[in-house]
Amino acid sequence: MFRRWGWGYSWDRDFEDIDLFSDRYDTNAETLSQAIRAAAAEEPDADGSVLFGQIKGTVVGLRYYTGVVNRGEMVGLVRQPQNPYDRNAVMVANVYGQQVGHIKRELAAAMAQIMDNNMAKVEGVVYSGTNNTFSMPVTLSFWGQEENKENVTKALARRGFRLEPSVSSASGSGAGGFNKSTGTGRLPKKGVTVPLTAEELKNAFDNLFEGLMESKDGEKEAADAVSTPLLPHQKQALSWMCARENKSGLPPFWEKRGDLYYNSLTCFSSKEIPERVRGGILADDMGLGKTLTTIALILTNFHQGKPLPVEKIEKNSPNKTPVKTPTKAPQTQSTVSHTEEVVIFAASEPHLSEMPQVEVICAEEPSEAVVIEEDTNKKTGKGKKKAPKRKNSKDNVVLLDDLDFAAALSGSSTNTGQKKKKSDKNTAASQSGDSSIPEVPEDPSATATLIICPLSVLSNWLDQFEQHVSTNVKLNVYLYYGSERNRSQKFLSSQDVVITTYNVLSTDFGNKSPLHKINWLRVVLDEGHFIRNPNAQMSKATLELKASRRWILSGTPIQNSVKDLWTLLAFLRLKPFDVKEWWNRVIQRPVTNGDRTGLQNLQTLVKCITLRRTKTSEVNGRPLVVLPEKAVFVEQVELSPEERGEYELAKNEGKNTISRYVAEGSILKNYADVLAILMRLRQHCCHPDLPTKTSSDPGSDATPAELRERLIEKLRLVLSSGSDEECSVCLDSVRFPVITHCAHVYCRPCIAKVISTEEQRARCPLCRSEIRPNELVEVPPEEEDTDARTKPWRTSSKVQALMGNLLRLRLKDRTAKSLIVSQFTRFLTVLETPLRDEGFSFVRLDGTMTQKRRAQVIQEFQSDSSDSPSIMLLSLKAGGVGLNLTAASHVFLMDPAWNPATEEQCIDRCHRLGQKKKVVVTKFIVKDSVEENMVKIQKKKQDLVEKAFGASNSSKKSSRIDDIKTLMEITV
DNA sequence: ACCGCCGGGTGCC
DNA sequence: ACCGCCGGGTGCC
Repeated sequence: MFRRWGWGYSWDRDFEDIDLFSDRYDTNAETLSQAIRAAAAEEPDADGSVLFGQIKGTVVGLRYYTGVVNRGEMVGLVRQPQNPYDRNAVMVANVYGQQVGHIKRELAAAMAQIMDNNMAKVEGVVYSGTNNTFSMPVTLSFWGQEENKENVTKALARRGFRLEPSVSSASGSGAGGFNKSTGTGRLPKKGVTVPLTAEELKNAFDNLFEGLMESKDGEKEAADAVSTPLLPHQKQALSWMCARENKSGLPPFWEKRGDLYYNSLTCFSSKEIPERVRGGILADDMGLGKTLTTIALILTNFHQGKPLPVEKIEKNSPNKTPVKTPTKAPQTQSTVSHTEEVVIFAASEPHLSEMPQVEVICAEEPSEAVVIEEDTNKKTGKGKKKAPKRKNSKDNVVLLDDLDFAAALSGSSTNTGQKKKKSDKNTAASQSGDSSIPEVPEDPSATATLIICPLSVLSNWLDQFEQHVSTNVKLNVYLYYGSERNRSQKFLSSQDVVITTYNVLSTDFGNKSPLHKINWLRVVLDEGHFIRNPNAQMSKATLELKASRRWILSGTPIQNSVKDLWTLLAFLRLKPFDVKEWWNRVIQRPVTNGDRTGLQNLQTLVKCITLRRTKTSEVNGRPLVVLPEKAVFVEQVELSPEERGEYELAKNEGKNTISRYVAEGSILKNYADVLAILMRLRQHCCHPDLPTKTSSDPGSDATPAELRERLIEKLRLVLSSGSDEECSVCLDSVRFPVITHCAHVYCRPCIAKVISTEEQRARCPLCRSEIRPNELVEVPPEEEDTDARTKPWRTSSKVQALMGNLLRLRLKDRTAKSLIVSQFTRFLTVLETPLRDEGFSFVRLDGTMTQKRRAQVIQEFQSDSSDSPSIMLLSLKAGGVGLNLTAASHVFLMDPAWNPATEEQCIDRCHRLGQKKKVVVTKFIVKDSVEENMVKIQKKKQDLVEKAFGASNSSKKSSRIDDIKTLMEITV
């Protein structure tokens, strides 16, 4: 052993002798960051893990690394299987990812075994200081699933280490022996605070985004380039956003202490100013004008903190020739067709001239435009030279000898790193006199803003740019969408604004994405909750974008749990929480365990980076926006005797089946069946012809082909039931749905992941029956059956109820427009007949329509011309948030949704900024039916405590079973 | 590291 | 002298 050790030593010396030290360093730095990144990518969710115990260990080799640790600071432990000296090596890094040292090899060997087999997650905290410069004590906590506890304990015992029950509180606050440390000791004292109840937690969490609006910086006028006057609350938002982009300051939980910046949560300190978040979350309610405010931000804080100047218009720039090239990107069609201000042009670069490009509002003035460009270039050039080289981690050496709260420090007088450290100390001395907070400069060459949004609001962005940007302004807006999109990095980075969708972004991602190569001035995520699942490709793609300013726009920042917040903070690069481990340790685990300080910290974090106003918020005692009144009526519908008969027949049949499942405890195994039964009942309530005739149970001797057919049918039923089916893996709406042979529906990527991780015996996450990859069934792309049209049309009680309302409304107010909303597109089809018969002009918007067609329809409906349709048939989930249907003042909700929020969202599409009339909502509910029971569940859902806090999967399951029982009036 | 360990120098008291 | 002891060199993994 010593021999080996000796060999290692001399090898090292040889290496230094031939002066490859720096090379080796860089190589190490590279593998280090890789290792950290790899570890971060695999960071498991903290859910359900318990503390096995703790061990006191030693961090050695401090003098070789630059990372420093304060007393009480958390450290990360990263396996280094590639370490040439010990394949069991465990590296210790501080919160900023700087290496601090290694775990002593004997203990590392034990940890390696545990970590490599995923038996436990090991976390380190340096509670007490050290009295030497070579090693320091560290407290290691082992966390994992209960079932692994014994194995971990044994594995450690085998190598002579004993897991102790928590020792942190004792040694954490009590360790005063270290004479160099005056560290705050502001450690969370476990067991002192009373945990929050689920109820308190939910309330606190609900309020997380509330009450954030008071006194934010006052108002700021938009640049002249913004042609639409801003409302007071929008000016306020603009002021706040500009300040977040321009004003220097420390991020939350950072404070200046002497020459150092200190993070009071992680106890990390650094000589370098922590990079603050330039940006944040604009979480205003929908309809308050987030899009307009963002456009105002782009124009007002254009480059170098200055607005985009308004120029005079002249025709025919010699530089840029307007070319009427029909674009192939469908979304732009409507935009182009109804405004003269949009010029499609070819940019000066010759190779680009064939590419379709859209320039929104680009009336131009040649000479001035050139001047601007030159100016920009000049600045860019200058900035490049001047821009200080970004310091890499090895320059982050901090000599803490003279700082009284250092618990550990790097450097002795005898190694090759000495020179570097000396020079760094000089730098420190020269900066120390500066009391103001310096700023990490932005990359001046980054000038373009990238906007990422869901496809459904793409056209809205284009419209809004067109609408709100002054015609005297030259602003290059490029729509990066469609197969013909221009992927030239040079071209894209020379735009002022590039708009694309999450889908395009994630498609490009990993495929030489030009968007990921560009240094953006600003990246804006619209509908930021699209990235709340950190495992989604889409989310990963956004996290990899390079930008100096980052914004998230969202009307619904969090839906279910703290978890959802992580991706948002990671996108914003809110250090150090962009690394999952620190998020889990400092925020997520404490909060889910009901720790008050954890929740307070989370609240503080969110508060610092978020602006949120609701429609009911007030500015200086005045309501933010004055929306017209909204009245909601529930109209009970009585079924005709004939309908009632058919309904009761179906109900009793279904009730029997489901009762059997309940008795057998196999509801979840037959979930698709259950949903199908419920859906058929709901359809019955709307119209007797809606329920499709289903094939009878094929029995146990069904051929595989029959079984497959039936599965497809079930899948189609489940998906078309509008039941907001969520994938039990990602707990999100199902995307790329597949159905297992046990009839459970998942996203294909989600279930594929389950299968690949469980290797040989993959089991269905819901019912644990075995699943094989080749048995997953997809819905073949096939349009809806045309059954309904072949039968002679007949009416239904609900249809009658609706028509009565519509006719009365027409008599009262011929100009009134209505939305007719159903979850069943086939019901919308049914409704077309009586509407046509009564001479109503209507349009239809549902999920099957192309984006182009949608935009047309919306525009047609919103138009105030005399031949504009008075009715829109709207499928509940079509479009999505952001859809603007303010032309309508009446909403008819034909059938209740599972999720009341979905209904609210739908209503908000017309009850939003721009609505001039009182909004009247009518909900049709069939008396004595599954619909009434659904309303009961809606009410229950609204105050369901656990729902808000990411209840465990099992309790979600049981509440689902309860829901079904309620729906079917089964009492067991 | 005010340690442990290595290996060379050395060797009664 | 195939030991003990001394003191210098040295030090993560």
